[in-house]
Amino acid sequence: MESPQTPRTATRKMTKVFKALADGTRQEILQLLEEQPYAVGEIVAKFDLSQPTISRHLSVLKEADLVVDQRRGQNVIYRLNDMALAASMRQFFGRFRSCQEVLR
Amino acid sequence: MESPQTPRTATRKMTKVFKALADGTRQEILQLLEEQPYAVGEIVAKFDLSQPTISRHLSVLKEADLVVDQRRGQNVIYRLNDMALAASMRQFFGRFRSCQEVLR
DNA sequence: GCGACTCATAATCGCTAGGTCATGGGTTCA
DNA sequence: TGAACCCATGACCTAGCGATTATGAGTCGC
Repeated sequence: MESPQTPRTATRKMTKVFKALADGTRQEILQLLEEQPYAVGEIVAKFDLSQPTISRHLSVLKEADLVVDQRRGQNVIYRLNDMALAASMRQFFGRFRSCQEVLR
Repeated sequence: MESPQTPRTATRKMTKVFKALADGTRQEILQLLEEQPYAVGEIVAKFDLSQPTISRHLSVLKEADLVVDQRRGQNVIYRLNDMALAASMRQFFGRFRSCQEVLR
């Protein structure tokens, strides 16, 4: 069940989502996960950044509910949270008349 | 005519847009401008922030191409740049399969 | 031109964000 | 149990952000 959202908490949540999206590396991670789920180590291998840094970025994305993690043996698999991404998108842009025509 | 965009410049632009959106005050300003255009002074009157602060926020939104300004006598009128907002939205979320069904 | 009004910009300050290295906790396997 | 592997977290540094006050640059009316 969805708990009711006040406009305030909705705004805070959107801010968290936008902050998560407001970084080039995190955008690239999301696009990577759009292909398929990946383990942290695999993601690290695709960037020129340290493992802790990537782990931090993943944490931010998770906090924003844009990805979901799942332990699989020694590995932790991250996958895109499609539904949450689409939902955030609807929620924010739905407030703008001019964007209504782009949403269905 | 649209100038061609490399993926890199597209990502940079999206980052600028998301950074602009990643602030509660700026989100509120956008929603305010969604009603109708407003002069800077009018916007300042609706927030509990100083005039320079609001001016800064407007500058950020303008840099992200989310608003447009126009001098009108002593005043400067800001209006929402609907088309650019919708375009950014399409451009980013269009990359995600799961969002395709939300875009038309 | 002068004063009043409106807004943008400069200088500054405290806090957050993104990066690093070092370390700790969970899991597997012998 | 202990060693090896994978990942998260802590401590730290630098850069950027959001806020302020003070000031400068356009514009209007006299």
